[in-house]
Amino acid sequence: MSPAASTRWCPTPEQLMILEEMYRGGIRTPNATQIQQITAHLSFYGKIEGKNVFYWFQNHKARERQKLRRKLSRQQQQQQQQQYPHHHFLHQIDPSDAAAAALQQIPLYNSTQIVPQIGGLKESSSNDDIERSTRMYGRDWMMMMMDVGPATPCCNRPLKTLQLFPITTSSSLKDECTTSDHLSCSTSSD
Amino acid sequence: MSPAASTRWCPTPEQLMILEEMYRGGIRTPNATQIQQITAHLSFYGKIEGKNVFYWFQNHKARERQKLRRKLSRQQQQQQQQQYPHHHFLHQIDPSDAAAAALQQIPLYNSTQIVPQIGGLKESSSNDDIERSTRMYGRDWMMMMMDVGPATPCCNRPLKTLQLFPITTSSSLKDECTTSDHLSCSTSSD
DNA sequence: GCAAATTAATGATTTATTCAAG
DNA sequence: CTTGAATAAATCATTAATTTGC
Repeated sequence: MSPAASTRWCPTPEQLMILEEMYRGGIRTPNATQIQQITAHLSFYGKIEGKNVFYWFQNHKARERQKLRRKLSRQQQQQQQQQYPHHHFLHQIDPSDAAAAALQQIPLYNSTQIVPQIGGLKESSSNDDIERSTRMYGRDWMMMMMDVGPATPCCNRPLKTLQLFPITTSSSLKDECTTSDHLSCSTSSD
Repeated sequence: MSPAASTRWCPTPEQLMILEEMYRGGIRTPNATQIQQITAHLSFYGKIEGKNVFYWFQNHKARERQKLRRKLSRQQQQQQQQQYPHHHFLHQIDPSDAAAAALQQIPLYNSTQIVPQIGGLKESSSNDDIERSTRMYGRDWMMMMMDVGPATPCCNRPLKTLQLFPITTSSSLKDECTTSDHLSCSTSSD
């Protein structure tokens, strides 16, 4: 056979759609558990590995930001060029602007249900300090060990009815706000 | 009690020693298989995970390079200052210089036996083109899937006599010196 | 001598850059 | 040219050294 095949993953439209929806839903850097679940889910639509999901989110995030930055940079350049010719309208909030703001840091993270199709969105009210630095703060996380071995001979495992990840660990809340225990070290002076 | 334990891995002296020996032996970016083996081996000396090994090599490599770069940069500054006062000795090959050259890209990679204790070192002669980009060029590689679960309840598994990884895959040679083939691409135009 | 406070090392994560397949 | 894959650089955060006041 010589399945030299494609060295790189080629996402199917469904996979891509779902991934984008997830991204739009606020997921930026899924943790290992999430990646596993997402991979399991997407593997239903075609061959896929955890690292593909991982890379996809990384690249997508980076390139969206890059794209926006370029756009904004261009806008600023234009502003420089015009230098307030006669300030027609101060700033009429372009969609790009909104998009930029939105992409700055997405406060959503409603990991309750990663897949959008289900739809629930509890409005995610009362997000106090949210984020902070988007860090994962020690916990489980990324790491190696993909195929190395026989490497998933067949991927399209129907997985039965697809239980759509119940998020094993705790219920859901408290995703990266891991500051639950010995958080007393807030005396960082500075 | 309450083994909230340390969030981060704390390498034991033995682990560190072995890792450093491996690094000195030429290993810079071990692939998944190697990481697995190294982890298995080191887990004999204390709790450790694959990601720790991965991170260690990344950090160590980066910081060694950084250290050297700073040193060289300083040397160059001195050269600028002196500007060949009267070229005493053109260049007497300081150890730093040698180290720098060596660290540029290590041609060794005698993965025949990662662990030094065994000692073999075939002099690794004939390192022709070496490096070029140090990339892994599609292949197996890093990825997630760590514990997520109970996370290695006990780590110090004696592993019997410790067979010291036989490097399952191919025999040994040809690690990442993948440039052994189409090395003729010197026509990079630019 | 010791514990709190600073600083230095270094483990862990994220971001930017680069390479190459399609 | 787009984008998946991979690495390097930058950054954060925590632990170990160390200094300092008592």
